[in-house]
Amino acid sequence: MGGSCDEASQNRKTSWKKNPEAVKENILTIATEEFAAQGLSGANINEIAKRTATSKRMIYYYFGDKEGLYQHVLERVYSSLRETEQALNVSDLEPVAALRRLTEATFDSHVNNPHFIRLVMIENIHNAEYVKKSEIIPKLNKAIIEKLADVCERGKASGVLREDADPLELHWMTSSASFYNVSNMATFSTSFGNSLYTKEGQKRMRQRVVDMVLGAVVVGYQPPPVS
Amino acid sequence: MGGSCDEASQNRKTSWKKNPEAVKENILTIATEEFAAQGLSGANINEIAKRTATSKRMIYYYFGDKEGLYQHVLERVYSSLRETEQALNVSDLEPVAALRRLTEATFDSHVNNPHFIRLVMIENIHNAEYVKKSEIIPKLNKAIIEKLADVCERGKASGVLREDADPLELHWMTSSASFYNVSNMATFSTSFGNSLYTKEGQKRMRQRVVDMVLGAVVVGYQPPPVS
DNA sequence: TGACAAATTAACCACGAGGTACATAAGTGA
DNA sequence: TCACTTATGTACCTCGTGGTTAATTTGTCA
Repeated sequence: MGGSCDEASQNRKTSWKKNPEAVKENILTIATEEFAAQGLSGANINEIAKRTATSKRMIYYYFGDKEGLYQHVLERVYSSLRETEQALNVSDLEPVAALRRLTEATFDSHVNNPHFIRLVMIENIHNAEYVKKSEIIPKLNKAIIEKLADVCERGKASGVLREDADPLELHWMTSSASFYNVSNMATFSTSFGNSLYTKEGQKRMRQRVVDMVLGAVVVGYQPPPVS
Repeated sequence: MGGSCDEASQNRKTSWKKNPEAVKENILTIATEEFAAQGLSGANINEIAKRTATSKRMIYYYFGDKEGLYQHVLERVYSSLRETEQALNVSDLEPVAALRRLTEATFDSHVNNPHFIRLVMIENIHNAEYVKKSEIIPKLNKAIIEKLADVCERGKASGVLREDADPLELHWMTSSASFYNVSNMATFSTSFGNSLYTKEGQKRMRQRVVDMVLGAVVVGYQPPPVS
């Protein structure tokens, strides 16, 4: 089946199966695109099947039903983004630099993961029903908060951060701007033109977001002039 | 029919009255709820019809098809929110107070219009296809930018606002926080607990948003300590 | 090898949901 | 009152879509 690289063939021991992993991956990849593009009810299983290298039957074989497929897609995309975030290490940066770095990284990771954004939008339309069902998603979110908590602690200790700085609020502020930047691009640029969505516009907004976040928690922060 | 408070509503089967406007309003009200809750493909015309005081036939009679109904719903909810925003007059406030007021009003109007939020989310899933088709929506968005432009101009003239303050960027910053606050409540509180979504949490976040916005454009702004 | 299970295919099905045909009651004006 | 338009209800149709049945191939290991 349309495997990318068949490491499964040279695989050792209990690998007597044909190529289940590649098939599952293939299905999830296509399904991610379709669900992100069309939503849960909007996506079409026949269409997904047609685009995969396998058949509709296999979707049901591995994922049970449409909702099961969606659930897997959601967990997979969450995991992927959080892994990226987790790879970033800021513990050796001084607090303000660390915060700047985390904010920039969040902004960038949102820009680079439109599928994640769209699936989270869709989840919110569904009142987070499938996120709630998930066993793994809640665990993924701890890391980012812990990182921010560490920065806050160090920042308060050295006096560069305000005493009321709060990791959860910081995450909310960073996320809100970063998320909206991608999620509402379509309506925003339709309504107000795309000047904030050019390459230069995005660079400026990224800087603005950093300034907003730092301005909220850094003692006496003065944002540099933006071009 | 009898959308609001008609007394003869149980006898409509045998002797109904003509009431096109009320019927249309009734359909739009129900359809707004359904589309906001389920999305375009998720909403069910039969279900909408069942919930109205009229029949499915009338939906097609007045709105053509499902997409036509959705388009009307979208325009109606946009108009409603923008009218509310337009009612706010800040031209007699000094620039910083005006900006604070506008930010608070945006935050509040988003909280108070969850249907609008959800429909805009849905629109973004559809790449703003129906907003683009609309004749009226683009016109509605001018007002808010003009208000912010006026504040910026006055603020720069008196020296309280930074020279790089920009009305469009200000609107983006205010909207992003206000929108995300509502749009992502479900996933955020599922992942991180609902401490920011209690009555006190929301009051605090509202203040944070104001501080972020003011901090970005007010010369030497020092946010007050947040409890 | 042959039994047995896992993986996979192709044809098929039920039904829900979008949309329509048609009849008819409610108003309007002469 | 009667013709005519607008508004409304009932019953109906069609087809797309989620999901399944049953048979077939592929691979493991005794």
